[in-house]
Amino acid sequence: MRWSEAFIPTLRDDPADAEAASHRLLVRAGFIRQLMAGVYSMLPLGFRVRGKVMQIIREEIEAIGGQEFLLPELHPREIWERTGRLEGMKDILFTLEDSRGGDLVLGPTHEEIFTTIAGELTSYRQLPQLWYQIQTKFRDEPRPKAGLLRVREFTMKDSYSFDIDAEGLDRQFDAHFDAYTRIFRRLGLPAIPVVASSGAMGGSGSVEFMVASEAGEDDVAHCESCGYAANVERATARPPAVDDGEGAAAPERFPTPGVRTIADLETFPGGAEAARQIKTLVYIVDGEPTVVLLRGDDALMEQKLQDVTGAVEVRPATGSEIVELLGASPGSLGAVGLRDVRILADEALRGRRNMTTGANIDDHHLRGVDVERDIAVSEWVDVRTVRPGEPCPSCGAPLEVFRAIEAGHIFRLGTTYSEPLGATVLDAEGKTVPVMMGSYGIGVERNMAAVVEVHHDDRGIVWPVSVAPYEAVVTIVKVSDTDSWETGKRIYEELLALGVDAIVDDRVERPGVKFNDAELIGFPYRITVGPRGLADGVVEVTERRSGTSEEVVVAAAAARVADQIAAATARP
RNA sequence: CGGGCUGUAGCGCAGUUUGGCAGCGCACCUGCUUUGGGAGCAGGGGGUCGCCGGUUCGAAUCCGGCCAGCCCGACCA
Repeated sequence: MRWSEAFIPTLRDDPADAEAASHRLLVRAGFIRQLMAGVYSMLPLGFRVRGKVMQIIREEIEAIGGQEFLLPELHPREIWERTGRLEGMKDILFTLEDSRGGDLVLGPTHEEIFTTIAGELTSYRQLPQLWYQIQTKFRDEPRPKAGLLRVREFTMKDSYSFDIDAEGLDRQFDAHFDAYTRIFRRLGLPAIPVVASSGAMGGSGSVEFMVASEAGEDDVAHCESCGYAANVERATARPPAVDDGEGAAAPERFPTPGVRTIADLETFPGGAEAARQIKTLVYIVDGEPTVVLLRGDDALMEQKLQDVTGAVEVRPATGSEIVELLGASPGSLGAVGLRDVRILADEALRGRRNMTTGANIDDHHLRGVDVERDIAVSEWVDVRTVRPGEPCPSCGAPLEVFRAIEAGHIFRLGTTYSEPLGATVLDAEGKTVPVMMGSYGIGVERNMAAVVEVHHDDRGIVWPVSVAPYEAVVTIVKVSDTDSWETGKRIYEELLALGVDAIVDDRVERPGVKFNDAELIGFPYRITVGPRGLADGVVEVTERRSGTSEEVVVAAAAARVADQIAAATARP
């Protein structure tokens, strides 16, 4: 490509509304432009990177036996009703009506459609199957953010496996785990696999691939000592044992006028430190009022609550719902003596005595509460949010918690979709059984952005060779110098002949502009051709990552860069 | 959905307090000079001041409503 003929609109100033590095740099370097909240146009440079990311993903999924499909983005609403996800995903579904009044949705994911096709599978002899596509998804995210990191229209590689039994599913799951590991390595992303919540996808176990970054939206609890890693939506910790002493013979009520919060009660005379209080929350779990008890200094993880209850919808109860259920207002709530209501207590409260909690009478609390003796706990659950420094559940070393980007997510679905949609086969005994499914997703543009988050410096993007929009740029410092012009064009042609994806900067611009643009965009290699070097028969080869340059004789320059690129993209 | 902030040229911004010719820098066009790290001089083009309504002789500026975007939270494969 000749730069002088290309549309590469770099900006001299940072865009004002871009906070995340990837957002700022991808806009400024001319890769993307925003159309509206969470919707971006790919400009030519962005399109090239996206294509390379997709190609890497495609190669690795083909390598584990994937067959490529392309499914529609318009879906009949009815199929979403059948799996219950019209309700379960209603907040992010784009819905529309066709001219005949038919109800449609824009596909946010494709379990329903792939499973419908899988209905044509009739025999276990046809299994396993591994199907995938790379295609647009639409999700009406309530808050798109950070450029390409969270958008409403994006490209996803989604694959779906179909097996006769759990062992087959495990094999496909493991194959994807390995393929994803290779994909992220080739993208230059240090992704770590973590235990995750399956959320609205359903199924029995899922793994997210996380890239540590402040621009991310998830928190990961990680143990350096044993390698335990889990999304905080799932992470657990081994809380240290607490000695509560003898314990009172019975709870004692005392007046606490004006006390509304855990913190209030900590400082109230005769109160208690947060770790010796019971926090009483009221949630509506699929319509059923549920009391949730936590230690006073713990925070509820709503996703855990949703997971342990298997609920579709979990929300905090409103003030009036609470008063109707418990007869007291938030600030004085407690579960002592409560009956006929589901009470979930966090494991951190098990065996605790001498605790303080609301008396369920406004402006009164109880002290001397023995949780197991005084409260009719329906279920003991783990719903607390893990905090940094708490002991790792498997080895006891302190956990670290860091922010991360979810780069990929793989799910063991089981029969969550095959049963309601009737994707069954006959097994070896001639019995009709639903197929065992897995689904596996990678967001293409999000991974582009993650690469930029990880690979940039104060001058701009530093693309790994594998996904760079062009692998090398030939910068002709002075286009009016005939020798520079012809040498530069010749080296460019030589690069193309050697299979290097190259662009030649033949613009009538000053050298500083060209150097700055090349570094902002982040081409891995630059060959600088100018009168100064040509006087000695050399050009300069500069590596973007290290910033180091070497002088190379003109005739050897293209081969030199081609060799370095080959070395950088070599795969074990 | 709640809170905060912002909408003025392609990008970055001033002007709004106190109503009175719509400005600055970069980018862009023409010419000359310049050419190894975002050049200089001269000339020039580009605007529904987010939208609608109101007040006023007169509105980017004041008032009302709406829309959009960003950040935090809620929510979210």
